[in-house]
Amino acid sequence: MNSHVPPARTTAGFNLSALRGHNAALVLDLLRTAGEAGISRLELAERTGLTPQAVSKITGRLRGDGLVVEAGRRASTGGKPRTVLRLVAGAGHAVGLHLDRDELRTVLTDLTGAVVASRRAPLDLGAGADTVLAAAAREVDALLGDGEGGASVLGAGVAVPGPLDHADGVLHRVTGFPQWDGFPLRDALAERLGLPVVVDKDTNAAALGLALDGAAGDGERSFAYLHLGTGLGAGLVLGGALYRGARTGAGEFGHQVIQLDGPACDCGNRGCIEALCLAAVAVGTERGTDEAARVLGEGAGNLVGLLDIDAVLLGGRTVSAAEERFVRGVGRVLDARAMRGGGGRAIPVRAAPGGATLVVEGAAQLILAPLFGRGDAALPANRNGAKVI
Amino acid sequence: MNSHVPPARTTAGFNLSALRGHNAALVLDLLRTAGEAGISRLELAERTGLTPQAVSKITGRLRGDGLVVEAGRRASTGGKPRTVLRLVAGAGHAVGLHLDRDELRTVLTDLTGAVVASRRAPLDLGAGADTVLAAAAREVDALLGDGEGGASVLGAGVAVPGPLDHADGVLHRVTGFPQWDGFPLRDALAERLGLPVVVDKDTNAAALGLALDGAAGDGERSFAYLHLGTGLGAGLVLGGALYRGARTGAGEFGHQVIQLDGPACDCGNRGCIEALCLAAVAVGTERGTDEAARVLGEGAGNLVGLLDIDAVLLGGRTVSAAEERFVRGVGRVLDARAMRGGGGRAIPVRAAPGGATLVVEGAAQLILAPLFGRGDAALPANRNGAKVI
DNA sequence: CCACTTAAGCAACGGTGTTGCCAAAGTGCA
DNA sequence: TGCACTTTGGCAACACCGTTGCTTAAGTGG
Repeated sequence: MNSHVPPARTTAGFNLSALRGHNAALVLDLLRTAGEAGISRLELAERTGLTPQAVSKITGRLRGDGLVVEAGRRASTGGKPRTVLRLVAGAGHAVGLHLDRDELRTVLTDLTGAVVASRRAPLDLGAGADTVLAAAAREVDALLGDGEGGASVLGAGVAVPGPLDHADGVLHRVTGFPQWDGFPLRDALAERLGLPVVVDKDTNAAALGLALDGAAGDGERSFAYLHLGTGLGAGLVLGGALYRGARTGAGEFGHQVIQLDGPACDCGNRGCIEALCLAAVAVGTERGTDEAARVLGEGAGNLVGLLDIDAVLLGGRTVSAAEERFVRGVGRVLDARAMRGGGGRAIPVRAAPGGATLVVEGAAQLILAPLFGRGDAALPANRNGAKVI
Repeated sequence: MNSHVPPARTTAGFNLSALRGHNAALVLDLLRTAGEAGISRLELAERTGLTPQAVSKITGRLRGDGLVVEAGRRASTGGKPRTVLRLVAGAGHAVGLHLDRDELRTVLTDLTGAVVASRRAPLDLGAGADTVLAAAAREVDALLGDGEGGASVLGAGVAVPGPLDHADGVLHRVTGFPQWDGFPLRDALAERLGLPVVVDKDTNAAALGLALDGAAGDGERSFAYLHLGTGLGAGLVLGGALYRGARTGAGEFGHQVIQLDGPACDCGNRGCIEALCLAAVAVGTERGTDEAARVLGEGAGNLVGLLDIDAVLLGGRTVSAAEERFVRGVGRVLDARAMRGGGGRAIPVRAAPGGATLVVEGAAQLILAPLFGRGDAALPANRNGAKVI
């Protein structure tokens, strides 16, 4: 009967070119992770499950493209020593922008995500689209002007507070700035900058940055980044890639109800974690901070139980102001729950490194991550505007 | 320094055989979804993104294996009419077992998941491993005895209440039955039955069944199944595949804290959704049920916001007893939150179909799902014991 | 009856990872 | 110093994937 169903692609078929891209991304990701130390062909073969010969061919192509170079050799173990391969950091660059309420940060990073240049300027996010876009364009121009990058810039990743649609790059309702509702930020900025643009929530950018810079430990491929600043939000990384959900709205954490019929929150709910946390912080005492950490911990515990993740990372201005206290307070709740759960090891809780630049640097990773196969978790299609090298 | 790192496989490399398997699974999944109506080669090509010729080759191989047959043709649209292809349901079978506290259900299903034969017997889950395993073996023998399946049984999927490790098939602590703690159910049962065995939590089995039998709507590739019976649990389906988390422990929903410092729960926490829900149900009045639904709804709302899923399905004995009331009550909370969130459409809430057989049938899908590429969401490796046809 | 349209297979092809083999480049013992 | 051994990594041939170009099959419509 329904012969006119839309061509809803279930999952993408894989052809040879997709195959090559997948394996190349995998190899690049291992090279990226290895960093300065590099990694040998045979190790790449072990880690990917591909044959050494296949790895030789893949790395050969990557060397031909200038993305990889040979860099010394390991000590021999009784035979020919392994040749070490290293990612050429300068083979590509990415721009990261963080449009915050009162500030605009921009960075230029190389392929490894290392910052090559950075700028910082005051911003009034409420000043209207034209003003903000002009400021963004000015900052990016200045950034590329002194940097060497220029030609090899792959695109610009933009982090914005509040909900938006990552897939089409349209803002929903930046908290406190209703004038942005429905604004097609991605396309507008792409035209202005002449670069492919990817936009995402600030918490997602931060989480992606943490996922890629090794802040999450070695085996920790799934974690949550909880950001407590002027608001409370989360970014989820599942299986090494950012999880954005069906409509790219995942990570709503601050307005989880954790106190039925509790105090009213601005969002209209009662007993939201955000409201409770911020109220406790507002008390200003150490006991207030401890209470905030406890509330945050209970929320984190809920999340850990639901998703079975490997770690919890805390960040944001409010956390930074009392880092140890928050880490300890949240950890205490998780430990207690793990203990009662019986035997299960507690999930590690840590402060996210990076501080105020965490989000901008993560924004640049919005462009880089797809190159390394870290584009998206559990999503059918995976298209964004980034150029393919 | 750390040259002795374990061969921790990041993500699997793809070779040609994996490529073929992936595309074949994709095609099989579309054929399965199409059901009796079948699907044409060209439609398969559109949906997968593969070329028509590639689909012809793939379906040719599948026809050679006896998994697919031509079954009539569509009406012409001005040219040669499309040939309809259909999955051969009887080309393979799977056994499903549901080890419940007081009952053992078993089913034999065909490739489409349709039940071919089923049995039901009383069981005392506390009677010890030998007794339970013997009962399981007896029931499976009887099931295969009268059914035609026999030779083409691909494996047995087993659903068990309470936490376990899906990866190695070891039970953790079935609530109320400490004697099972640490029991290697998968291996023990595999030896006894002479079949590959996969074990999982009952809620996961149910969610998987719902994911595959089309109970979740057409575009609904991500949803949560909330089961309210003697306890409260959840099964998560993200992107069409079951999400099990890093240590396959995901879906802990009943012991999410939703009332800080609320009434004590058996688990040791305070204010767990499960405790609040069951207490409200225990009141026995309609207002009690409404309150339980409201609490469940707040929990569901938290989950929907965090994961941005497409739907919420409710099941379990307690829900069945007042289905409409629960659906309405949960829906009301989600609607209210979506309304306040501003514009976002509310997520549909429905009662899960299937009733008491939902879990057994889902257990069989533990064997079938990997054949259709629905094995696991966001997980590095994806090995289980199922034979490859 | 014939022109046209649409579906599906055949044959050749480009390109993937794999296999078998060999050269390169070390170690270690006589 | 020389030689056997180990280990790495490339070369060549290969099997097999999906793709492309073309042909054949099987309908509709004037």
